[in-house]
Amino acid sequence: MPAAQKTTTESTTTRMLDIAERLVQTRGFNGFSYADVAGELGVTKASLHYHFAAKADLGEAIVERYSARFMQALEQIDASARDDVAKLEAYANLYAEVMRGERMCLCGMLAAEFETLPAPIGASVVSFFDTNVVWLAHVLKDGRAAGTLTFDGAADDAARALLGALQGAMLLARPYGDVARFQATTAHTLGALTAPAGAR
Amino acid sequence: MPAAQKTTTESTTTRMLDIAERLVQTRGFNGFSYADVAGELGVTKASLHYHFAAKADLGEAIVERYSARFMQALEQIDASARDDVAKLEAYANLYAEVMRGERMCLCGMLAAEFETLPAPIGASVVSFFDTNVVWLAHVLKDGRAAGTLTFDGAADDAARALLGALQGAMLLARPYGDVARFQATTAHTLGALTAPAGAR
DNA sequence: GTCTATAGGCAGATAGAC
DNA sequence: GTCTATCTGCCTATAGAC
Repeated sequence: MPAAQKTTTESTTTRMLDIAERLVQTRGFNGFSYADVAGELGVTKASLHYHFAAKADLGEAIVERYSARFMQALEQIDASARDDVAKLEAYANLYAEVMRGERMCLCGMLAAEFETLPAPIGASVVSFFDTNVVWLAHVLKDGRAAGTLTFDGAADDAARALLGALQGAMLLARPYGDVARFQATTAHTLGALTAPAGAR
Repeated sequence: MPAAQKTTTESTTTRMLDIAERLVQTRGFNGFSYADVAGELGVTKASLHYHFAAKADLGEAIVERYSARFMQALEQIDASARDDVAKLEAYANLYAEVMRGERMCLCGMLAAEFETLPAPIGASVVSFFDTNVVWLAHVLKDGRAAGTLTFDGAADDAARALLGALQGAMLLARPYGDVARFQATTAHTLGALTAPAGAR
């Protein structure tokens, strides 16, 4: 009787995704196995295969969920941030939260492994980046128009540079196990985009 | 009689390193096998094990050689670049060359896999980044003093941000198979550091 | 230095009982 | 949905002949 399920209890599928997602973000898609996930959850590999027939299916589900959550977070920022500078800070904070969990951005990690990924996963990763660039470019464009942000050239290029800077900051902070390193780098990068106080 | 060897012919060890290095830069340390290298070279796996007893040894040798070459390139830049702006451009061009080979920076790739790496390899990766930050910070500091470069805050922070921006640009350009994307992002990033013509 | 042969383990995946 | 059992294949690594 599904209607009687406690909605506060995570489904097995969800718990599998949670564990596998963390493993991808820390060890990479090629760095974990069904045995890792099953062992941590306390079930057998066969049980995992019941929920996700192949590892590629599990990977797809992870990226889809991660992307959906991220897009929701972007909408949340659009709805609540008071100006474009605050939007960028909130955006950077999304990644800071990821780092606090001692993880890399899921799609940043998968980007490194791109050549070895099942095609559907690779396509989803590219789509994630595309969406982020569009969102960032919009914020940057508006901010420049409003006089709160400063940068040269096309907003698209600035958006790609900013996304790259944040992904790169995560990539480099992890070997040092150092969230502060990410924070300092991010503050520097955002500071370079923020118009001098006198100009606002 | 080793003295009679043709020095123009690459040694087997060197060819093994060349192939394995490319595989790590494209597929990651966890994304290639001894069979891949041996097959491409036309020898057996056992032969590979004669030269590099364990995969960790092969990995170490790859990083050591890569780092040594990179440090030589930095010395070359110091010796030949006419000013600090030219040094940064030459530095970025090192990575552009990597991208033209459809590769990721070796250490950037290994940074993603950090948690799964044998400890000595991880230590070498960290050392690579440390050295790069020191070099970049020096260039940035000198450039700011000379009035050819502009940035706020500590040169160390700016150096970490720049290294992260370049590594991130590589990470994001590869899924698009797009060197131009890397070039555009890099130009944007360096442009933000370059003092306006009027100030020089 | 390179080979054949093989060990021992783990990977992803499936069949079928419960 | 989860289990046991198993398959097949690839992985890293080694032994020993040439």
